[in-house]
Amino acid sequence: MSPSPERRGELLAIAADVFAEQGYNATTVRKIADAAGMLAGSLYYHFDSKESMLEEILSTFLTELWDGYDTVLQSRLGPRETLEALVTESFREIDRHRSAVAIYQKESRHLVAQARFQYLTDSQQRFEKTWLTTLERGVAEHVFREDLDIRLAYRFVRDTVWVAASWYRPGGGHSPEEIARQYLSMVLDGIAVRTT
Amino acid sequence: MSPSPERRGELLAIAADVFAEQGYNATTVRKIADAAGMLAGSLYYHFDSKESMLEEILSTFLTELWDGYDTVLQSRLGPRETLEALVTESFREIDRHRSAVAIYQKESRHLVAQARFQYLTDSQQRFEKTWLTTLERGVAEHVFREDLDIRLAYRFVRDTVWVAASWYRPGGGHSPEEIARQYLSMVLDGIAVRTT
Amino acid sequence: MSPSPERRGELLAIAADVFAEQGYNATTVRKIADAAGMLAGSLYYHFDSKESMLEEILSTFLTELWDGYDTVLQSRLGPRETLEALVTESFREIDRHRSAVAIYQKESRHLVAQARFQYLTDSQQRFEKTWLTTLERGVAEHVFREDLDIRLAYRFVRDTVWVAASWYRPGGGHSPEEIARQYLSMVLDGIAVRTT
Amino acid sequence: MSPSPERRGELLAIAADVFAEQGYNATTVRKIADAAGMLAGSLYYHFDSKESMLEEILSTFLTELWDGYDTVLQSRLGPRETLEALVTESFREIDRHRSAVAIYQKESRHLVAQARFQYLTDSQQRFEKTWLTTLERGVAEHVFREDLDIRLAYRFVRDTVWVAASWYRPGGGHSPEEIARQYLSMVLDGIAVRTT
DNA sequence: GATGAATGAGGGTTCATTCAT
DNA sequence: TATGAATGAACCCTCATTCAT
Repeated sequence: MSPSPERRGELLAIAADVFAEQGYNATTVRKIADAAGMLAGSLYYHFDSKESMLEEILSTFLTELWDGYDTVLQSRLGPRETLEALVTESFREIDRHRSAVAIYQKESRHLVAQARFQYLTDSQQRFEKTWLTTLERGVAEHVFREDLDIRLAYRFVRDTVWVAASWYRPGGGHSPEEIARQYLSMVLDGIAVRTT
Repeated sequence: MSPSPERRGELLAIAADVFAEQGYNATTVRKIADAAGMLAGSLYYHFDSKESMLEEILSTFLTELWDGYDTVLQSRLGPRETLEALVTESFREIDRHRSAVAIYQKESRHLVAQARFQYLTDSQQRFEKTWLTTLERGVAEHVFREDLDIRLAYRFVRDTVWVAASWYRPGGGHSPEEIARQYLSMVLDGIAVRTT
Repeated sequence: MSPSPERRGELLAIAADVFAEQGYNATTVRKIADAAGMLAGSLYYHFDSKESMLEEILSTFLTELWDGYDTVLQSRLGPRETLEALVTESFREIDRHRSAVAIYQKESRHLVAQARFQYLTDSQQRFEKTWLTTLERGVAEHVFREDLDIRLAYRFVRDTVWVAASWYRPGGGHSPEEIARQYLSMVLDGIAVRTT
Repeated sequence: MSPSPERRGELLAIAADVFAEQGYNATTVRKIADAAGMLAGSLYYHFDSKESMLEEILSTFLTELWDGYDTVLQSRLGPRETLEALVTESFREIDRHRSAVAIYQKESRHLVAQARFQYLTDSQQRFEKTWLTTLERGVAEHVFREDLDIRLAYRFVRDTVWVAASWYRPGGGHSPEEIARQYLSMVLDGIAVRTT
């Protein structure tokens, strides 16, 4: 369609920031166009619709996320190391796609009802299976506590990581790896002092 | 104003559910009215505006939340017991005001810009101070690890608890106290097996 | 219908004041009810509709106006004295029915299109004929200048008098008769000093 | 803002006619759009709101009115000639801005309460001062009768002139100058035959 | 590639009116 | 007589989208 993929990319980055800042519904096409220095109608030369912008933002993010995850998973690490690597990779993705992550957090629940966002459900299911498997392996191999409710632990780790997108600001003192290390320390060993 | 607070309460509960389910912006007044079995215009007999419904939902929730928190804080427990009590109280509030909590999570960021939602900022600041103080006391009294970034730990605990509102369903197997116990176990002692 | 004509009268006086103050369209039934110390719906015990209040206000005023005019006309005065008496009577009506006059001025143009306000057209035509006749008699009898455009003079006198309702306040220093005298002096003899 | 002032002007002229014909409150945006051959929403490409249309209509009119008045006042004529020139200029404005004048007459009283229409009050005060000064000068210079109530005379002249907008139709036999001459004749010398 | 102008569906809100109590 | 609650039509306005230029 559009002969300039670079321009698309620029415009999508702008749109993602506005979506993340104001919410998808509250974002008007005009606001995106303003931020891009053009008129609302002009965006339709590049994109079919507002929704297709959202779609492209999320699918691009998820593709890259899974690239990173797959690299980790193919390394066939032990469960604890896998968990550490996945969390670290997640914070790197938050660093690179902060707006997309924030949008995903806020909007995905509403979007899964629509057929064109089927891939969100797919991704989410694969995500859940990946984490549950890792946790179960960890329990089986006696590196994670066996008295935990696995599903609760899954949600605990998942939410803990991704909600960070709502306050994380790139270039704000902490590198993604630094934050990952701190989070892992809390998730793995807790915040209480060992009493033994 | 309106001399029937019960009807207001009913309608607000309905509105809160729809807001939580679909998002504030995506919720039309007609949808609320449909859910209440009346016409859109009829809502305006009870409320000034869609926004004032939102406001009443959130302020009612925050009032009750702080009632609970204040009871805890006035007990002058040690830092670890305070943290346990606050987390448990939080899950109880999620149980009681699930929709309001979900709305708060999703919308508060956008709302604080408006003067009428100033109290959200006030509450959030008091909330932050309460938690930071508790964590700092814990570190000073050697019940919490002293190698932690306190602000990160604060966000960790905060998010960990409140995001639960996005998946928690009342009457779904786990009581609030049960969930609190599991969460506290993970937050305080981690998910890893003790290696000593 | 309503068993208490006095209450009707009170309510109509209140309604007339609000109509005059804010304009008929801008006046909500609720504003009238507020001013009367009751709820909007309660007015419908006394009146069929908002429009019927308007109708009763205007028809009551016109009835009294024509009572006054007819008394003057039946006296069979000379044209100048007739004009003086009609103008004086008009200012008395403004004094007594200020709100009704103000409403009439502002709304009658829109209302004449409706069948139920046919009597406004009738009254207006009779009004015009009365004044034109008086002016023509005056010209014929050489008490009014014969170089005037009679229709322009009619509008001149008519507007001059009735617009006063927009600023006249009863009990404000000038009695109706006093104002009438001043106006008549200007209308009859002009504001310029006689140069002869 | 909008780069096509001509289209704005056309639309404002249409809106002014509908406002004048039906009253501001009774005029729906849809009626204006119908008269302009477009849909209601399309008007908002050109204007912020219905009220901003009204504002632009009135401010444009008042600007032109004061241009004309200032030209007269800068000529430093005698009081009688000033009055004649102001009245003549007024009828010319009625001829050019009939709808705006009619709107002004009907709506200005309600509008002055709003901050954005502050300039109406300003204009009205300057208007009053201009006329009062002219009348006072005339009395001082013995060209206007000294037994008149100046404020009454002011209202008399003011209303007499401007109410003409409610019946004046451009191209209807009388030119503005012709009407001005007749009105001035009546205002200055009265309608009665000189008895001396 | 972008603009200017318009569309049309729908959203929040108002308000005259009704009616059981 | 009046209230409380609701109706339903209409209103102002927003916004994603289209399209000729």
